[in-house]
Amino acid sequence: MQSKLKQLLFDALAVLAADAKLPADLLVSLPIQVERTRNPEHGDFASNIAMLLTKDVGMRPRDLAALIISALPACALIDQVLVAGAGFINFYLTKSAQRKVIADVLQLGEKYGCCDIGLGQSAIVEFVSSNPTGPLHVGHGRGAAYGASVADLLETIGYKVHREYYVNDAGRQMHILATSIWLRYLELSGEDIALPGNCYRGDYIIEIARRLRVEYGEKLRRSVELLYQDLPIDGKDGGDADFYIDAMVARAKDLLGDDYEAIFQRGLTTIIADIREDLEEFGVVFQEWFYESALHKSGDVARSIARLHELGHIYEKDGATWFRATDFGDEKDRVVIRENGQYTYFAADIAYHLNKYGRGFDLIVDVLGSDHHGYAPRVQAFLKAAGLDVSKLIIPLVQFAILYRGKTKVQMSTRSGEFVTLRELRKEVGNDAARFFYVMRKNDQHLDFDLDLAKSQSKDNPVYYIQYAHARVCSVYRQLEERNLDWDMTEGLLNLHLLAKEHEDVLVRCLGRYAEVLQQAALKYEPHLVAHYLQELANDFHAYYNAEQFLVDDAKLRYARLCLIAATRQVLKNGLFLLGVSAPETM
RNA sequence: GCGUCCGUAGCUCAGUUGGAUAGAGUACUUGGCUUCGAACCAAGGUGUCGGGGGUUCGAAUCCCUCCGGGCGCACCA
Repeated sequence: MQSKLKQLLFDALAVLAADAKLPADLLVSLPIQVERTRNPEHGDFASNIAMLLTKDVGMRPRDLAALIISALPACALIDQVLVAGAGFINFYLTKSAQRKVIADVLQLGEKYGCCDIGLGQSAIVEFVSSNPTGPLHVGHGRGAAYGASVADLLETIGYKVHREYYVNDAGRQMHILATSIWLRYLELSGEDIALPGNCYRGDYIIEIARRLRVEYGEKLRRSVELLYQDLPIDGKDGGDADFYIDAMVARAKDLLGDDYEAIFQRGLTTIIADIREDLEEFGVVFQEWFYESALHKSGDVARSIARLHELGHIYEKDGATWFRATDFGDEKDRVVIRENGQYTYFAADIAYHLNKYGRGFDLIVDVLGSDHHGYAPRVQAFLKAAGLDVSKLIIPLVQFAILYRGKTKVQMSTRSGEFVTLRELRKEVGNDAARFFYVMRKNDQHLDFDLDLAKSQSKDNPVYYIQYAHARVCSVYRQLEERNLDWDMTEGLLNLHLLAKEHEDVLVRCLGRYAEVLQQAALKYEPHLVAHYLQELANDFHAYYNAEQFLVDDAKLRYARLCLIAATRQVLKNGLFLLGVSAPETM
């Protein structure tokens, strides 16, 4: 509708230019804006074009607006066009044009709201990508919910979407994990073990160790004396904790030989399986789990650095290998190969992004935690260095969620292993409330997640408010059958002009905004717009429900009203689906 | 210190590429079920949009500055 109105305005200006009433060069780079009005008194759409042109033309805005209106081609969908305010051109659609949305929704069903502005291009959305060193916690949950909705939104506007989880299985942390598991294994074997300050704790480590015990028996056992022989001093005893744990890892590799790899792999696969199951239960499914280690094994990391080297963006300093990121807008140069010869995480990430570009995606979305916001310039720097199109890469940031129980903050501590896991959260508040609450706020805003509110089955809870609207519509159709009344949809669509009540106008108007909201949400990577829209739609429906009867004796009116609420139900369902929330028929 | 995001009603937050009288929810008060689910609706008021300056027909929105917060500033990932 907006594009149609823009075209009408363009045509009007062209006519005026042809008649020499306006300068012809206006049309060249003219950004015609048409936006939906906030206030129904101002019609359905408005354009500020007259105010923008007032200077170039040398006319007063209201006079120019009137002139443009006089040149507008006729359009059957438009009831009237008026000048208002400082020079706005307000478009009032005919009622039948507004009500057409009802037929559109009913005809298209689940597809309603989709469009093809993505042109079938391919997009990759990488999200969650939490280190496989433990279960997902509530912070990861927001990235999961957000990324999943962004991916779904991109699909609705016509992208082919590939959802990917990047598994960081190549770093130091993974070795600390493997070592932590082994120490627990030794402990379960009856050894007296002092856990290093920097190792992973948490029951899941013990559980993995227990299974190793069952499977391998004593095979992984080694001498504890050799283990502790000549180790440096741990952090808690006044030494360097990092130095200590690294020495411990090295010792574990020494003593275990080939068995070390078995423990490492067991830790990795167990935790990834857990994360995967957790996410699937949460309604978040990936097309691909991409392993960082694969980039190392294939030689992609080495080749990527070599490529930058050939381009002259690599240099040696202090025994390390650096990428000259400052040449491309980053604030400092970055190490890619450490003094000890190992690649940094960033080096692997360069290879990973080259890989993504190499796969030919038209749009690349990296969802990151906001604590990584300093990382973006680094990635963009090497993309520039490699001569790649930086604009293809979008990096939305997700702020942390802070849990509350009523007014009191829930303390989270990863160190003690007593953090609140996503699984615990889902169990407590349910998947629907969790998914909705996570995306209810703008992604780059802090989220106060009130557990009590999310659990409450009351009007305070926006999830139930929306779901209740859906269930209520469903209930009406159950009543329809019980009362032996009928609903003829085709007949209803022919009688939409009977929907003349104010609540019906409001509801129709709201339905008409859905497609725009989806596009906006998708293009801006902001699913919270959908969440807010659904609350408005539910509100308009509830108000209508309380004001009017649907199951009236007048058959034509009944048909028409049932069409309207059926369309409402469909849009509620489509919107909730995008957010990963169920649309129950009863509650 | 530098970078970055943010500061909107008592609280939690929206506010579309700069638009018309800045909006929801919540809290508080009151009213509404013999008729489709009261997990609902209706009515009631609240703002120096953190302060100041600038850009213009027009600023919560863009620029500068100050105040106050979050996050980042590794040869960690």
